[in-house]
Amino acid sequence: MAEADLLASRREKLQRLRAAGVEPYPYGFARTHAAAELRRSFPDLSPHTRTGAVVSLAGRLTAIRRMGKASFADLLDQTGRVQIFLSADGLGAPAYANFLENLDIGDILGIRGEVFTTKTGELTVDAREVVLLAKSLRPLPEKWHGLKDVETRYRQRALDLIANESSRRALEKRALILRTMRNYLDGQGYLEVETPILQPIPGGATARPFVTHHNVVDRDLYLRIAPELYLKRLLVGGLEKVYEIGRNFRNEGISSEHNPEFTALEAYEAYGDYERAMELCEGLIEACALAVAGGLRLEYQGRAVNLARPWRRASLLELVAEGSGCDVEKPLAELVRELDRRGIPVPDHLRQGPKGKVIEHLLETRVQEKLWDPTFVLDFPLDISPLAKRKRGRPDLVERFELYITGREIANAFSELNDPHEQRERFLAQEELRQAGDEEAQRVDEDFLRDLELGMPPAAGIGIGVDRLVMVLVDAPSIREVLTFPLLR
RNA sequence: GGGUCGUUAGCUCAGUCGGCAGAGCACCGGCCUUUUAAGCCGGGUGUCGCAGGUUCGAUUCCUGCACGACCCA
Repeated sequence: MAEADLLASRREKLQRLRAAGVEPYPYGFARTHAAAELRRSFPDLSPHTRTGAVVSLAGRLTAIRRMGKASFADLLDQTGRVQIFLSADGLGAPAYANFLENLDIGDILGIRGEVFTTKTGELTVDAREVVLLAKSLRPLPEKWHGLKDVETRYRQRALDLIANESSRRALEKRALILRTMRNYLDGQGYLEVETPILQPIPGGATARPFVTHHNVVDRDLYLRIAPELYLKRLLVGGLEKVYEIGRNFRNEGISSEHNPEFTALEAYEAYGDYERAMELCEGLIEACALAVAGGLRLEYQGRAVNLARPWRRASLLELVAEGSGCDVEKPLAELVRELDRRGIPVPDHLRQGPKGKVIEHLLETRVQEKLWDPTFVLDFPLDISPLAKRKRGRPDLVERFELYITGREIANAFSELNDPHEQRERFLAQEELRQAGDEEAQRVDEDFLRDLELGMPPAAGIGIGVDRLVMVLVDAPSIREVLTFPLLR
């Protein structure tokens, strides 16, 4: 039947129900059990057991198996599926006829009836009453293969969630991971805070922002690319352990690992350095893995991942030297010549430096994909790290790490720069890059500098890409699987 | 930005070396009180992604475009 006829058929049933005095969209339904609760309440019954217990359930009708004067049906709620038995005997002939004639797969129903088990031992509710709670006017995807088309799945997320249990489970696991993060940090004495999403100067990361406009004050504002600078100002204010879990916005491409709005955890701890950030990172991710996967040996897309500590620590420069076969300590011009000689492509916009961008490019193209088990990549070039403190004994580097798992960047952290004079110099160096055409370069933020001048304690700071971490922990191939409503063009 | 593959019924997918468009599920009608991808009988519901081109004839071949997946930059 064509789609228009399928819709028309359901609308006709709706009309018939209304004509018979049935309200197809009532206000509520008192249920005694969710599906999972029912299973817990009636464990281990033998086949052919009549319990005499009357329960009420509500959910979506997902299957009907008709056998004349009786039918079995499946009712799905958030916790699972329960089989329902409907018969002329149990409901009365008119109510049973109404069920067959006017209700459809997809309708949301309330059921009251007796708990029993069938001859195969399946827990089932023998319906004495069926209440329509919401008529469904659209056909559902196929019961066996479900909804597979990824575009439809992402564009019609509600339909996907009805049809695919794995989609529901992914969101539940995501919630568990977020809850575990909060519990872990709260347990360590961190204070959860919320900082501005609308910012006059987008700071704290190297990225292009979304711009918006405040009409009353007639001024452009930016959706934050990171909460970092505000969180550090709270450190200045005397909050010693703070974190924020929230949405960041970057005006960049969409891919299996990038969504323009994404969820980040940022945490700052006074009196720590990046060694402390590594400990925190290990402990936090370990707790999440244990909560959601029950262990530290996972599988990601068919390949084993071992999250057992201690995690590998490797110098960025050594990794890049190994990955490129080049001496990356030599000056930019010589390094570029050597890369050319070896046939390693260097994008034109990076050839004039800063050198750190070339190193970063080599990390992304020649090293990153090999970092499968958790690896802390240590000590980044200063010229691409304007908010991090210099490395002790290596003034051209900073105390910064990125954490890689399954070949993707999961976290970024540093010993936070708290010298206001040096911070201003770093901002000015970024400003020069901006003048030279680098739209991602960071901007001078005078409000932040003023607060730094009040004195910020030395601190460890870390940012974790929550969506990507969830991908790894729930074995999702695309960031879209772990977002409720991924952006599609 | 480039490459490869894909887009056919509500869903999952076949198929046409260019000649009336197919299946299963869903749906509609009938039978059926222990089914669970229930079963049995009957019914095919379509702008073959969009726009051009070639051709007597295009869903099929060609070109462009849109959208998607994967890979590369």
